[in-house]
This record gives sequence, structure tokens and C-alpha cells, in this order.
Amino acid sequence: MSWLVVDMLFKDFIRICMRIGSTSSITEKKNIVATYLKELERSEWKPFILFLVGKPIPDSIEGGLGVGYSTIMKALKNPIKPLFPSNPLTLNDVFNELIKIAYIRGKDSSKRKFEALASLMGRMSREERIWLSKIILGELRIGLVDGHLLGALSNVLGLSLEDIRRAYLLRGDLGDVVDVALKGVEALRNVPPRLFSPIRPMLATPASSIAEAYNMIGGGEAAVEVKYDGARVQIHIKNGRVKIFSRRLTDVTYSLPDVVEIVRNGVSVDEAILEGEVVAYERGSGKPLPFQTLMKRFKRIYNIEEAMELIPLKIHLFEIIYLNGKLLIDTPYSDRYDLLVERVSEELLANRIVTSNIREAESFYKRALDYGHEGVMVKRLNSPYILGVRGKHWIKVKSKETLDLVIVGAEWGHGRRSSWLSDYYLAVYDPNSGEYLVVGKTFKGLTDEEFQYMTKRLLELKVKDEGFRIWVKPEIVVEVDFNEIQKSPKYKSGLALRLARITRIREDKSPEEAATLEELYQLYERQFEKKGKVI
DNA sequence: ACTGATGCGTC
DNA sequence: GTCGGAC
DNA sequence: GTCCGACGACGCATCAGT
Repeated sequence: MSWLVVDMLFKDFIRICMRIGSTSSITEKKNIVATYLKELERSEWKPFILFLVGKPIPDSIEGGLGVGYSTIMKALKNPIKPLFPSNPLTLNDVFNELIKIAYIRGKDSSKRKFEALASLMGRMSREERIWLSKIILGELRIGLVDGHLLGALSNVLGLSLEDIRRAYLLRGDLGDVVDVALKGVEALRNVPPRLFSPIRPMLATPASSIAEAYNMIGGGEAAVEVKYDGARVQIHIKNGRVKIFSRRLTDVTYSLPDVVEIVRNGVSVDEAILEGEVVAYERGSGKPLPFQTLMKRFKRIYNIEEAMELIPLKIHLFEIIYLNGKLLIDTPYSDRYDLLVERVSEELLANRIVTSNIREAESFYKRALDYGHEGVMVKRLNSPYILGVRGKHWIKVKSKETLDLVIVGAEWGHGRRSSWLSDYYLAVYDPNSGEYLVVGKTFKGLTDEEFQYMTKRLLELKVKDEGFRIWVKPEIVVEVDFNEIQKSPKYKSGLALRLARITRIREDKSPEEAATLEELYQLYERQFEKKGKVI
């Protein structure tokens, strides 16, 4: 290491990114990161680590950067040159400028954010501008994510990965973890769960049947819990004060005063962190409302009273992570659930059974679907509350539907798919007009080989070329799975598929044999046998 | 006051 | 959110 | 078995332009 301390230049950081991106070995990526961390000033660790995972600023800055694709394109085209030549930018220069941009709020903020970005870019070379854009868009594509950096931190500082992961779970922000880790093992281990500061949520793995789900958790007794079609929330409570966080840890308390009230009345604890699903229900019938309708409530800050009247919410709790000073992430799930049940009134709990009998579990699943819910979660009873799903503890089983649709257009892919047409416009047939109407796009479900084949065929069928997109003669039929039909404000057909993915290419079918517009509308209406409808 | 583009969140 | 592929 | 990067739908807030 040199005795002369020189801050890392942004252009040197780019060299490092390129090196990391050019190797496919994760171990080597981590080694490169570790090598440079050792050479860096500690004040540079935070930007170094955040930039490497494609985060321009720490997640904890509320509101985010407020700069996206369009603003970047504009700034790339119109960089504002400095009046006087300036020094080459260091990593910290760039980081500090980005934080300034994040804090530009209010009147003319778009314009001022653009100007700040364009000025920053004006001080950069073309290559630096491109890489800055990648960082802002979170599309570095060098194969590093938060988990790898936690590993690198652990190696370089000689701290256990377990301690680092725990801090990450509890702090929720990678930048904060860097700060705490730099203070040493004591500070790291003593990261207290902070009430009103959200914890990263434990995730689930999908399965296609109940039997498969049981198989994945190794059989035996499991909890089978209704999976509601809503939004996951984390609720922090301290002496009657309540805060609600969304899955990506943003504070949504303000939009959900009714949920706050329900929690105040139905939960008796001094201090706790709970998790559950917020779901919209139709008044009267009690049927769940479509996800689309729930979203009208979710990030709302105006006309909340009105929306509350129209779209009532319920909470279905399924977790307790913290209780009266004690963190429960290492407590087995079944014990956590006992603690939850003791303190929460019954109507606030997610509906569930505990069984080792697969038939029983399947019939519970069917009943959940009959009530208009999304499916079930199968949970291992002894599982801790952990990140990274080391071993599968929570398995989700959801219903799906299938239709044959026609491909009428396609877009060129990006990254490893850049040589293929990989994103397809799916359409239904309307025999009345002879038209094919788009009901959504998908890029999911095909193998590399199939993409190659499709690209060739689609180009043969091309009727119009728009550069990034082509339109084709309706001829190729594909079988498509999806979760729900939504009302679409965007497509002329008026409907769109939620979570569409191709399951196979139907060489045997002609486009006239594909699903029709009328069929799709019938299916859409049929959803309301189980679901509610407002407006 | 309204509309469309943009950003960012939920799934 | 889902999927295939790379590890 | 695990992780990652391909990218989908809609709804709300904010801002720019009329």
C-alpha cells in the first residue's frame, strides 16, 4: 500500500467495474472487491460499495434520487460544461453530487435535478457518463449484488458473515451496514433492532403444487396459511404509536389510517414488529377486491377519507419479529406464531391450519381460492426468520390460468439477450373485426434456443420496423400462463394480463384458433364471482 | 384546471 | 412478480 | 440448490406544458 493517500478517481472505479464484469467467477469478483477495499480510505467504502451494486445513493434516503431513464438521456445529450477546467472527479465527488441531487425537491425539481446531473456529466468523459448512467439505473450488470458485498466486507474486516447479515437484516440499508461494520465487531453485534426503522423481509420460494411444496420443506407437519392478494407490510408498534412500512421499506403509514386504527384496537403489546398482508374488501359481500383496486389506496396522500370509504382494508398478520425488547428472528416460527396469537385478536390473523396431511392441505388451498384469495404459503414450523432463504422455509403455491395468444410484435432484448427479439406483444383475436388486439407483453418462459428460433421466424414475418421494435404478421401462437386479468388503461383491448409468461410454442395452432377478445372479457367478468368490484 | 410524461412503488 | 441460465 | 438479470402489469405523485 502506498504511503501517499490519493482518493480513488471515478474513472479508476470504472476500470474496476470492467474487471469485475469480465470474470464470471464470483470468488474472483469478491477478491477484486476485497483487494480494492483494503487500499481505499474508509471514507470511500460507502460510495465504492453502493456504486458496485448499482445504488447511486443509500436506500435510506427517502424519495430516492428522482432521476430515471429520460432525465439521463437528456443529460447525456446535453452535458453542461464547466466554465473552468476542473480536477478529475473522485468517487466521493460523484457520490456527494448524487446526494445533492437526491435532496433537490419541490418547485422546478425536475429541471434542477436535470441541470445538476448535466453539470456533473459535463465534468466527465464519455465513458464516465455512461457508467454513471448505469449506476443510476441500477444496471451495472457486473454480477454483484448486496449479498456479495456483505461477503467481501466480512472477509476484509474479519467479521463473521452471520453478524454482517444480521446487521443487514436489521438495518435494511447497505450503506448503514458499511458504517456499522467499520466501527468493529462490538458495534456490529449490538445493532439493536430499531423500532420505526424497518427490517428486510423474509422471502418465499414458489412451487407448483401443495405436494411439491411439502416436498421442498422435507415433509412432515407444516403451517398452511392463506396467501392473500394484497401488499405485504411491516408494522412497528411502541406504546400505541404505530408505523407501517411496505415491502421495500418505505413508510406508508400516512396512506393507511384505517389499518393503523385496526392495529391499535386489535393488538395488545407495548413494543413489537409485526408482519402481515393488507387486503382490500368489498363492503357487504366481504369479497376481496382486485389487486388493482388495492393499489388505489396504497401510496395515496390525497383524498384518503374518500378512498377509505370506497375501498376498505383489512390486515392479515402472520409474523412477529420483535417483542418487548427481544428480537425473535432466531426463535422458531411455531413459537413466534404462539407469541403472535396471544397478543392479537383473532380477526387480524391470517387464516391457517397446521397439518402433515397433504389432502387436508390441498382442500385448504382450494377453499382459499374459492374465497377469492391468491393461494397459500406452506411454512416449515421450526424455521428462523432469515434472509437469503438458506434452505427453503416458506413456499408459496398460487393459482394460474392459461390461454393461447398470438404474437403480433416484438422488441430487441438487452444484455445477454441483445441479439434476440426477446419481448413479445401478445394478442387475442377479434373475429368480428378480424383484428388482433394486444393484451400484454412478456419476455418470460423461453429458453435461449427458443429465443434464437423465434427471432428468426419473427424477422421473416416482419411487416413494420421501428428500430427497437418490430410488428409482425399474426401467425405464431403461444400458450401463456398468467395470474389475473386486469383492466387496462393502456391497451386498446381494455384488458391486460398480470404476470404473463409463455409456457410453450403452439406450432399446431393457427392464429384464428387463439383466444378471442370475447372469451377474455368473459374470463375477466368471471373473476368477479369470487372477487368484489367497486366503481 | 387538465393532460401526458416521468419516476417509483406494489405485485 | 416469474423465468431460464450460470454458478 | 442459489443467485441473478432479463423484463411484465397498474396506480399515485410530481412536474411541464398547455
